Amino acid sequence: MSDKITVTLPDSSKRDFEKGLSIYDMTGQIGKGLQNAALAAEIDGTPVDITAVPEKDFSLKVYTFDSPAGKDIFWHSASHLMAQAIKRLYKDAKFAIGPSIETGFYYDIDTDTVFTPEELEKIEAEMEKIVEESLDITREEMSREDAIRYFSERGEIYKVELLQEFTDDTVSLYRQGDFADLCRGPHLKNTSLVKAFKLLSIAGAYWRGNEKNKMLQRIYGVAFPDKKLLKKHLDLLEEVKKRDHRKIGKELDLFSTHDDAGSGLIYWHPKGARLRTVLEEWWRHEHFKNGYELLYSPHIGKSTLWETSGHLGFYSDNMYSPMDIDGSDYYVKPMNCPFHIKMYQSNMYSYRDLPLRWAELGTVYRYEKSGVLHGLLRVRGFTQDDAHIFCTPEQIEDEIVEVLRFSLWMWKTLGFTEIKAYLATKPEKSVGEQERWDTAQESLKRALEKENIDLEVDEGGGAFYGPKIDLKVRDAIGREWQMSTIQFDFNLPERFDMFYIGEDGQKHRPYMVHRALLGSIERFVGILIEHYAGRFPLWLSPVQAIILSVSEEQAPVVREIKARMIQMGLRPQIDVRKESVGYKIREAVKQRVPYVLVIGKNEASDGTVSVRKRGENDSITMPLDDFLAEMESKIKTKE
RNA sequence: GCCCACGUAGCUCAGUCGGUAGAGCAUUUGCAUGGUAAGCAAAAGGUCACCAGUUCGAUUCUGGUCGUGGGCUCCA
Repeated sequence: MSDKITVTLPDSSKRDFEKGLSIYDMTGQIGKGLQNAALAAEIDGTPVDITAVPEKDFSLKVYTFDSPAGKDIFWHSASHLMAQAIKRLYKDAKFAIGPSIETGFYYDIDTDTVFTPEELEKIEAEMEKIVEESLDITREEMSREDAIRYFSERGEIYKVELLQEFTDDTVSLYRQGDFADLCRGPHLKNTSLVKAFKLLSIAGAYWRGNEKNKMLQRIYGVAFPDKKLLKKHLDLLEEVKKRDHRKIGKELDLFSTHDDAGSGLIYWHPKGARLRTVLEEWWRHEHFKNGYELLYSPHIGKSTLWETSGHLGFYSDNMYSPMDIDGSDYYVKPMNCPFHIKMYQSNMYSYRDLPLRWAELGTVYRYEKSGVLHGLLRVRGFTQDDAHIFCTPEQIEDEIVEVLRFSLWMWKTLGFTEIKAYLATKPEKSVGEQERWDTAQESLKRALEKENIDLEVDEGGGAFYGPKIDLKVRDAIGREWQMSTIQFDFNLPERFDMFYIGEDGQKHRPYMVHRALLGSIERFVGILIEHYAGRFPLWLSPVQAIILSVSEEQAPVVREIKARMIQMGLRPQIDVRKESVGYKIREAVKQRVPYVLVIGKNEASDGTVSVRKRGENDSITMPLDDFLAEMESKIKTKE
């Protein structure tokens, strides 16, 4: 037997090490920098602790904080660190689950102590101590029965419940000083590595996410290997707060909500309505250009319609109670599709007429639990930029490609460039023939390939009535939002017995695709506000320029310029109040308008304007005509 | 719906260990005619979310209701 171990590194190079060394030791021989950054590792594809001692040749991958896997391990260890601190402070605390999440970690805890922000500070202080104690984190394996006994003795009922459902005979525990937790691992090697952390919020969470179970207290936190990274993260959270669309919406007077008149319902003020109008006009225009027709459908429909569509069966939880009209139940629409199908059925369509691309900015109402309502992002009444495509099997792939292309182009124009696609395929319970699912899924996949979009597949994650593609876009500060959705529907064409006449003179079932690009106008505007932090590009800005006078003498000239701009289709606003220029500038700048124009004695007499661009602190004077021409051209190119 | 926090002037917030309230900004008025991020002054503005209870007395304490925020489940 050799006393060497051969390790294959990610770049396929090989390296020999003495037997009996831990991976941590090995990384030290590869490079000090790597050793310092190494959090855990992967041996032949299996994640292990950095302290693991391999027995035989293997291929190695080292996890550092830069990788998602490294972050995951780091945050998971941080959650153990927090749990240990909590156990020290609150003896009755029982622990449920404490995983890492996209950014940070949480732990669900059952205790009589009500966690308050002050308690969080105490917990943080205790965590600080544990970090200073520099405790080794060690892995321990035991049989499932022993583990159940171990946690039963300690009153950890949640851990016991978890263990009872495990099927493995052996489970692992991680121990650090006086604390041990059930955990698959891997973990950091020592508590001292958690150099910077912050507990962020407290929330209620049901045991196993089920509202029938006990509500536990969840503490969220983040942690980083150095203080600078924590600072950066906290700054980002600050930035998120600053961009909050509810705050900016108020500051720019875009919209409001009125709890006394019903929550989850949006009131669009003139400026918000203007923004929305610009957006919708553009949307309509582009839809016509892309071969769509626009529809308008009613807001309510008889129960028979919703029975046929099946909504009263599978969607009734989200629908409002019916109203009685002449003895029949009418429901406010939660979706537009049944209406579009009725319109389809009022004509006899043949394969020659297809595809039909029918779009509507359709306002729908859905019941949402009060706790989930959130500004413009989560509401009870919203306008979908909905469309339904009815086509033949032969046309389906091209149609999907077209929709994708259209969608991507729209996102680009709106200033979002990073896009990812998520394909959800057939779930266990579903309607429609296997063959249709296969064709549909294949065309979705091929369409994505043609457009070269990053794809993640969620096997079995589709709705029961058909597969779908969701597009997620990344905003200016890196957050991902689900926006567009392209969804096949094998259910409604059946239920409504839709057909078209084929070349063979026979009836055939059309393919039906639902698609929303922006999703909902309300939600989209909310995201747009946060993406641009209220500094909308010129073509979208509800107010494109504020014109202000130096003294009252220039008021007539200012009004003239305003009138001229309005005639040109521009959106100016004026300020001729008897206030100081400084004051008026300040207010205008706070409105985040693209241009602030100042008209004083000089400008008024020689037909010029003093232009102050958004984001700049000085102004330039130029002929009014030149400025207006520049504005027009920028709007045209949507710069 | 559930857990926690919160609800005071149009906005942002202070305050009252129980004796019905205050600041800044905004508004109105007066003075200042001002050149690129706040000129000066005065006035006006509140059923302290709503409904009960305890109390001589509740904006403050207790309970409930409604709403908001952070989460849990689902989703656009």
